[in-house]
Amino acid sequence: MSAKTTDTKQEILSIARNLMKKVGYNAFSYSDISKQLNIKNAAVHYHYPTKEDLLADIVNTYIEDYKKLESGLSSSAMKAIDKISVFADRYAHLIEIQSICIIGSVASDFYTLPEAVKAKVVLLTNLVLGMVANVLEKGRANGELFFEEDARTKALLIMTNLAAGVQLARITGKKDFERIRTALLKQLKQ
Amino acid sequence: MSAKTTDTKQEILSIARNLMKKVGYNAFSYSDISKQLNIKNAAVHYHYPTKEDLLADIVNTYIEDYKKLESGLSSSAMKAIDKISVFADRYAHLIEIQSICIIGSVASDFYTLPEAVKAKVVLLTNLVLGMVANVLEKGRANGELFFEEDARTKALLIMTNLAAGVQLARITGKKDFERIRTALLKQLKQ
DNA sequence: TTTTTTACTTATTAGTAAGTAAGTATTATA
DNA sequence: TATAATACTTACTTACTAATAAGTAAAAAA
Repeated sequence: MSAKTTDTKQEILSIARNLMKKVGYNAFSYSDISKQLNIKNAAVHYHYPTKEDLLADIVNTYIEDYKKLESGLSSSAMKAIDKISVFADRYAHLIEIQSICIIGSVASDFYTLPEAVKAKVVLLTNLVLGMVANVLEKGRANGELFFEEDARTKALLIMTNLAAGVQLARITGKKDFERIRTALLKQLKQ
Repeated sequence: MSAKTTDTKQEILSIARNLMKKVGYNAFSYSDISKQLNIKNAAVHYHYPTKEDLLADIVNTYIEDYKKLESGLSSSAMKAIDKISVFADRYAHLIEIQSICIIGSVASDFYTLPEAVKAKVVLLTNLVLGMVANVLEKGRANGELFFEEDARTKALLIMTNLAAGVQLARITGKKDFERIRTALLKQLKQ
C-alpha cells in the first residue's frame, strides 16, 4: 500500500470526523470533504464507496480512541477525580471547536442508520459508559469519590450532564457548561 | 379567515413539529409534509414561503406551549417534586414517540440557523431553564426539595440529564432513561 | 353581482445529493 | 520489461431539495 492512499484516506476520515461532530451525518456531503482536500467528489467515493461505509469507519475510530483512553485510564496512577476531570475537559474542548459529542451527534440520526452502524454505536456508547462507571466505582472503593447511585446510573448522570451541557452551550453560552462541570465535580467530592 | 386555511396550516405545523423532534431540521423536507396531507409541495410553500419561516413558527409554538406550562405550574397547588416529575414525564413521552426534545434537536443545527431563529431558540431555552429553576427554588424554600447548587445550575443539571437521557435511550434503550429519572427525583428528595 | 382574496395545483427551475462508469497517470509486482 | 494494481479525474445519472411563476376553483367582500 502506497503512502499517498493512506494519507488521503486518513485525511478524509479526519475531516469527516470533524464534520460529524460539527454538523452531523445528514448535514455534510462528500463535496464538503473533497473541497477541503482539493480532490474530486469521486475520489472520496473511491476510498469510501458509500456514506454509510464512511460512517461505519468514523464510529470505528471512536471505538478505537475510547479503547485506548480506557486502557490509558485504567493503568494510570491519576486520582479518580482527575480522571473524571480529564473526561470533562474533553467535552469542554468540543465547545471550543464548535462541536458536540459523537454519541449525541449520532443519536439525532439514529433511526435512519443501517443496522450494522447502529450496533457499532451501541458498542461505543456502552464502552464510554462502562469506562466512566469503572472509574467511578474504583474511586468510590478508594474513598476518593462519593455518590449514592450504582456506578452505571452515576455514569449516565455524568455523561448526560456533559453531553447535553455541550449542546446547551451552543445556545446559552459556555458559562452554563462551566456551571455544570463545576457542580458535577463538587458533587463527587461530596 | 376561512376555517380551511387554519386547518391546513395547523396540520402543516403539527406534522413539522413532529418531524423536527423525530429527525431534525435538516432531515425533513416539504414533501415529507405534503405527502402526509395529500397536498402538493407548493401548498406548503403557500403557508410557509421558506423552511426558515416554518422553523420560526415551530419554535414560536414551543415558546407558547412552555409559557402556558409555566403559568399552569406556577398557579398549581401541586407539590414541587410532582411538578418536576411531570416535567420528567414529558421527556419519557418523547421516547415513546421516537423523538428527542426540541432544544436538543435545534442544538444540532444551531450554527446553520438564521439569526432570528437563533434568538427565539435562546428565548425558549431560557424560558424552560427559568421555569425549572423557579420550581426548584420554591420547592427548596418550602422544604420540599433538597439541593446544594444555585437553582439555575440545578435546573441545568436536571435538564441535561433528561434531554440527553432521551437521546441516549435511542441507543441503549429506555431503561437507562428510567435509571436517570429515578435517580434524579431521589436526589431532590434527599 | 362583480371583484377580490384564499387556498390551492400544475409545471418548472436551479441547485445539490449520492453514486457510478470509464478513462488515465503513476507505482508496484511478476 | 510487461502486467497489474493503485489512486485518482472526467463526465455523467438519478433523485431529491427549496423555491417560484402562473393558473384555477371556490368562497368572501364590495
